Order: sequence, then C-alpha cells, then structure tokens
Amino acid sequence: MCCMDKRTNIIAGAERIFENQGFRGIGVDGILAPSGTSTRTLYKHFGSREGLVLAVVAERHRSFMERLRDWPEAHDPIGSLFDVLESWLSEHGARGCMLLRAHSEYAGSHPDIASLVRQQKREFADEIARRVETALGQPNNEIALSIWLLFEGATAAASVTDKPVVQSAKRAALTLLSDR
Amino acid sequence: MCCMDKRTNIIAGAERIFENQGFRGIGVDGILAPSGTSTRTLYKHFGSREGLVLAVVAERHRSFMERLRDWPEAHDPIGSLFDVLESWLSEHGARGCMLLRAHSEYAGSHPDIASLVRQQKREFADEIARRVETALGQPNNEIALSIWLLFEGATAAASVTDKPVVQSAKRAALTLLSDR
DNA sequence: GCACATGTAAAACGATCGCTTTACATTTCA
DNA sequence: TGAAATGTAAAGCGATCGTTTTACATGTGC
Repeated sequence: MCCMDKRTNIIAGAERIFENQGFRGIGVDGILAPSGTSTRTLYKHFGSREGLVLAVVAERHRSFMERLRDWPEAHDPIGSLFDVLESWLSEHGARGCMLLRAHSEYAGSHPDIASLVRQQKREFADEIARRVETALGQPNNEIALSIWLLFEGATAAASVTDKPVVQSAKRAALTLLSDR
Repeated sequence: MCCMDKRTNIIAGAERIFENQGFRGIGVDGILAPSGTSTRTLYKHFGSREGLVLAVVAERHRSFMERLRDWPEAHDPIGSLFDVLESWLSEHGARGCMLLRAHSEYAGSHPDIASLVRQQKREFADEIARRVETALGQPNNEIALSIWLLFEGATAAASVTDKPVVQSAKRAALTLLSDR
C-alpha cells in the first residue's frame, strides 16, 4: 500500500470518529480503528495525536471550501451558501462546526490549533464578503458579517433543535441582502 | 462550613476551569483546585465527574437567563438581548457557548447532558419568541428563529475573530424586526 | 459530652492514556 | 538478490485518569 493513501485513510477515519466522540473523548486506538492502522504508523505520519488533529481540521476546512467552490449555482452566491450547508449537514450529521469544536477543546492548551481555526474562519468570512460583493455589485462588509453570523448560528443551532434553521437563515440572509 | 456554600463554590470553581480548558481537557484534581475541595467531597455532592458537569451546565444556563430577566432595558426587548450578550462575553471571555460545548463534547457518550442542553436552548429560543411578540405586538416565529441564529452565531464567532460581531448581530436583528 | 454531619489529606485501586519498542510481513526497485 | 520503505501486531513504558478508601479534624445540636 502506498504512502499517500494511508495518510488519507487515517484522516478520513479519524474525521468520522471526531464527529461522533469529540476530539478528547477517545484514545488513539479508537481513532485508528476505522482505518485499521497501527499506532506505529500514526506516529510515523503525524508525529503525535495533536498532529493528527491538526491534519483532520485542515482537511475538513479544505473539503468544505472545495464543495463551496464547486457548487453549481453561481447565479445565487448567497443563497447557495446555505444550500451547501444543508447538503453538508445531511451528509455529516449536525453536531456543530468541527473547526469551532477543535478550537474550543484545544484553545487553552494548543495555540497552533486555535490559530489555524482562526485563520480558516477568516478565509470563510472573506469568501462570504466576496459573494456579497458579487451579489450587490459593491462591497458591503456589514451585510457580509451578518450573513456569516447567520451561517455559524445555523450550524450551531442545528445540533440542538429540529427546527428548519438552515432555511430560516437563508431567508434572513437574502432579506438582509435586498434591504440595504 | 455549611453544605450549600460548598456545593456552590465547587460549581463556581469548575465553571472557571471549564471555560478555559474545556470539559475533558483536565482531570478532577484540576477541576477541584480553585475551590480547594477534596475529591471525597466532590463525589459526596455530585456522585461523579459527569454529575458535576451536569450541575455546572444547569447553573450556567440559570445564571444567564437570570441576567437576561434582570436587564433594565425593557423598552428594547430585542436590542437588549445583544447588550446582555456583550456584557456576558466581556465578563466570561468569548470561548463559544459553554452549553453547546458541553453538548458537542458529551453528545456521543452522555445522552442526559445532551438532552439538558437541548431543553435549555428550547427555553432560550422561546424567550426570544416572546420578546419578538412584545416588540411587534404579534408573534412572528420566522423572525424569532433568525434572531436566535444571529445570537448563536455571534457567540460562536466572537471566539475566533476580533470583528465587532455582537453589535453587527444586533443591527441585523433590529433590521429583520423592522422589515416584516 | 457525644453522636453526627461535613470537611481535608493522602494513599491506593484498576483502567486507560499517549507514545515507544521489538518483531515480523510485504512491496519496490536498483 | 537484497536492502530500503512501508506496513501490522502486540507488548510495554510511565503518567494520569475517575473513583474509593482510610484516617483525622472540625463545628453543630440534642
């Protein structure tokens, strides 16, 4: 078996475990079980448990941004934001943003994880600002920020309610956008 | 020393620890250190580590709802929501909603913590709906839900950015409210 | 004055933690 | 052919985990 596949498999398996158990709710044996990996290989690839967490968080962000970029509805740059979220949540389950979960679990003890997540969220907020500019023909940072908050709010709230939060966030975002 | 004070002190000390380290990032000795409590007393009062977490989460919600109720600006029921949030965050630090953090760390393994948080969030969303009805003279669940999402989004986002998210959420909420 | 409730201090329990090591199988390719 | 790279399996490292236990100090009320 080749090297890059193994690395990818470990990350994919760990991602599924972290979704359900959180980052600190399970040991390395449990993290490695879904990919059938020995601990020796883990430390060869990632150096430490924390190194794997870092890689999973990075991959999670990359794959979400990729889906955002490849989503076929270019004519509705803001509405499609929430359509992507809905598809994402139905696929992964609604357990709160994994990036923010990593941030809150590790911010007190692992500054590099915290700063990675801050940078990822800056990237995401910038992407929303770009889409607002596309929709309005000019930048509007105030509206972009509000739409970001609706997005993060829907992601968080979906983990604790059955209400249709994503569609509600989408409608509110479009209202704010047409209301300036 | 009397019984209720000790219980309260343990909870208050644990709350400060959980804010900084997360729920699973520290052992019981560390949790008890700020209140100078022996482990024996912990298990007498709460039965288990998880029992303490449950009590801290319950107290956290109670004390936030109390501040909301006692806030002096009855004339602006929606705007004051975000003023309370700003005062709360400046006092406790912005590390994401502790209730949601508990939910995501324990949902996979401790259903009773998860269901407590779901109920607390239902209570909070209902309080917002009541305030929307007060402001509008009639109920509007769609607007109430959006405002809840702005609130949760601001709470989450404040932990990873320096942008003035709470004030932005407040303005967006008031816009949605006056826009129906 | 004495039982009782409440507390601390500290040792000890087995279990599990992150990580390292030893031993061995497999593929790759010069 | 045979050394290097990559992998699993499993034992073992010391540290720390949540929890229980033993021993002892306090203050309160009958």
